[in-house]
Amino acid sequence: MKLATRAAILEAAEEVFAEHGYHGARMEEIASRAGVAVGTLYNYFEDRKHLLGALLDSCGAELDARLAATLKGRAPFPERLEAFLRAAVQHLDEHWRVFAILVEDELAFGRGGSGASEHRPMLREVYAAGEKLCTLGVRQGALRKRDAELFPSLLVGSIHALFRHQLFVGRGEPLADRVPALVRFFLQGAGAGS
Amino acid sequence: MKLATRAAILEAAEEVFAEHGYHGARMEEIASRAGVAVGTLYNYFEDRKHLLGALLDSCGAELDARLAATLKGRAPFPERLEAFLRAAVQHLDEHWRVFAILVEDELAFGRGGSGASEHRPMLREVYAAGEKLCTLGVRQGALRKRDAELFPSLLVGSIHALFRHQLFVGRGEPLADRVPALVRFFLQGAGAGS
Amino acid sequence: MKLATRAAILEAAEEVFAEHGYHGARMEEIASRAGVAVGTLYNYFEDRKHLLGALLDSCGAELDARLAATLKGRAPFPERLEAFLRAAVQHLDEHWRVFAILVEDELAFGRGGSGASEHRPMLREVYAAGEKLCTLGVRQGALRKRDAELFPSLLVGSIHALFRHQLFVGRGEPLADRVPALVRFFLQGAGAGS
Amino acid sequence: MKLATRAAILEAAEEVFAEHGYHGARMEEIASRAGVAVGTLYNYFEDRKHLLGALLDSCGAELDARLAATLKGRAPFPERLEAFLRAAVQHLDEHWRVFAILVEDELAFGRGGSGASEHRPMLREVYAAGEKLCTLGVRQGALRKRDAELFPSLLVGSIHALFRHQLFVGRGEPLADRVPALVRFFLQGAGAGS
DNA sequence: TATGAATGAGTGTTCATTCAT
DNA sequence: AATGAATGAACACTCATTCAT
Repeated sequence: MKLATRAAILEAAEEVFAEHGYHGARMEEIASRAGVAVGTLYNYFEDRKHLLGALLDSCGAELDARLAATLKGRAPFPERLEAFLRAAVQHLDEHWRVFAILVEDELAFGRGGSGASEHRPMLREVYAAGEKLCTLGVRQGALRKRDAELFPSLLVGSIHALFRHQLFVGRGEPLADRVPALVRFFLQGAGAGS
Repeated sequence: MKLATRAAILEAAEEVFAEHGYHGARMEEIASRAGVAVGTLYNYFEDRKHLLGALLDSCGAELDARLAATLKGRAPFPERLEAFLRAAVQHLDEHWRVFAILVEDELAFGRGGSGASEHRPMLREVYAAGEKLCTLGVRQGALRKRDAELFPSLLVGSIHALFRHQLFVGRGEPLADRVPALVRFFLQGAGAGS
Repeated sequence: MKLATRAAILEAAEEVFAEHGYHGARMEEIASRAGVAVGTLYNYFEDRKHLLGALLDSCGAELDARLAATLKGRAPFPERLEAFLRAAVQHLDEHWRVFAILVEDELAFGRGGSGASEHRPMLREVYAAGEKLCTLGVRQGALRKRDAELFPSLLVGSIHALFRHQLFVGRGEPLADRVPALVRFFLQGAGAGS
Repeated sequence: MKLATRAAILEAAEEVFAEHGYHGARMEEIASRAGVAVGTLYNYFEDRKHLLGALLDSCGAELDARLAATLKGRAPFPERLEAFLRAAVQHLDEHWRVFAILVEDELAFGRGGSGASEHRPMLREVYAAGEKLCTLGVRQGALRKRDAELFPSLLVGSIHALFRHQLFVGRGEPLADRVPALVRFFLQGAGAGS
């Protein structure tokens, strides 16, 4: 098992899944883009699903690590929150097309049963990390207690919103520049009264 | 063309698309679920894509109407916001599985070109309605000006968040009951300082 | 059974078969062009095949009559030949699109078995009439005896050739104007020595 | 791509198209007759149309070559004509079922647009070669000038006639034996006066 | 008799997966 | 390990025909 081949395949897969979506990606294109024969794909990955799984895992592991890093240290909450959002946004910006697959996946999960994936749900890990952050925020008194169980979801939702914004409204500005706005929104809302 | 048949097909389609997702839904299953033969599907809808389009349109038109209704009148902003969110959440709750298809669609749109759909983007209309609401809020002084261009996306993101919450955390509670929390979050954020 | 309806259907069928060929013609289009419902087609004709059969029969009967007329009388052979060819060419010119179906049919017949038609073969009747004409010609000493069994086929082949010529080379000139050339060719060949 | 497989498919396709005609030939039958799976067909040919196209091309190229060969050299015209007809008749005799497809095709072409094929028109090439031959004949004084523009079509028509003769009258005799009669007819016509 | 909605068997094409080389 | 030709189940869509109204 040459690791270089494995890596080449994963890279090609990311490109192709990104370009055509989960259902539109064909094994042959992944193979040719990786410079190997179709059969070789199956020497490295059990099947299509596992290939995607591995792709997601490798992508998720990196994100995990980044997010976990922001949870350490003793910085005041707003800074931690900003670090967290920045890490998430940057990573998703780099890999947002894979992230799109995850949303498809999430939907399949939501549907339950049939085509549901057994992938490690990357977004869930964002959620889990967000949960830790929020718990911390509440404990430190930086976040209110009321509605607190919704905060992790709302945090992830805010990140999503940023992507959707870029998608439909405009792509000009680097996403990372929007992070402070996200922090403001998450902490103070959109109301004028603050 | 009996309207009853058309309706039965749309209903079956909603079920099947919901259950298996856009790509997993098979025409034959839609037909059998609607109690008609495959051919009949094609008497009412040009093809698979148009069937889905009609489904989305009918679903979207209703949502549009509901949301538009909340934009009228002279109620103070928080009440309007609550009405808006309640309308959106209720509708999406009833049709959330169709709504899931729309997200798949949105992703394809994001990928651009290739498999991108030409469906009327229901979520965009939610966004458009949300934009009007936010503009109004800013003009009335209920929402701040800073970051205002992100508010519509964040509003939609909050709605999404609620669904994701239900999806991953728990389905017990009626979604509508969460609306006040959404209003609080959108206006005041999660920060403790309010 | 209103004859008017039957006639309207046959007329529509001729148009549609002509336009799309035997395989491309759809019952529904025939019906709509005839101004009736599909079901009505089946009140007048057992099925698709019989509809075509009837169309061919009606077309063939007319041709038969025209050709038979040229076989009567006592005119010298070249004049009879010209009359025969003129009748054939004129009729085929008017109905050449139906005639095209007949060739498809003839081919199916040639293939034998499977999709072979049981239509009255219009061209065969041209052949039969041509055979009579040639027999007469030989008996009168206007045609030679050698190769005589091929003459009817060659006569029909010459008519075909005229259509093919128009098809591939040019449609400008009225086909009937070419008949004298056909007579010359049939009697004297293309050789210079005449 | 093993050439043997490609050849087997083409051979099977010739059989099946021949047996059932263009419209009646089913991919599955071609596959099974070639001893391969359906999918394999599509590894070698883009689709049904291209498979037929390739079949026609391979058949046409051979005919082209044969006919072109008869146009070379310095033999007197009647011998060249006989060689030409012999080549055409022999080739068509071997492949006459494919040739039948071409006639269907020619008809679709005649109808114009809709289902018209874009195949290389084999018969047109016979026509083109015939045109050269006739031009030569006229220049050499072997064919008359009058009606000369019709001669290529009439030449092809005579070949057709031979096949139709065999089809309807009888198949006993080898077609090649009829070639001299064809030469006589083409040069001198059927008239007794020669 | 006329209608036209419903039928459903039939077919071209795709593509993940296998396995002999 | 790598290859890539072969596989064949799966599925969207067509259209001649039927039959209840």
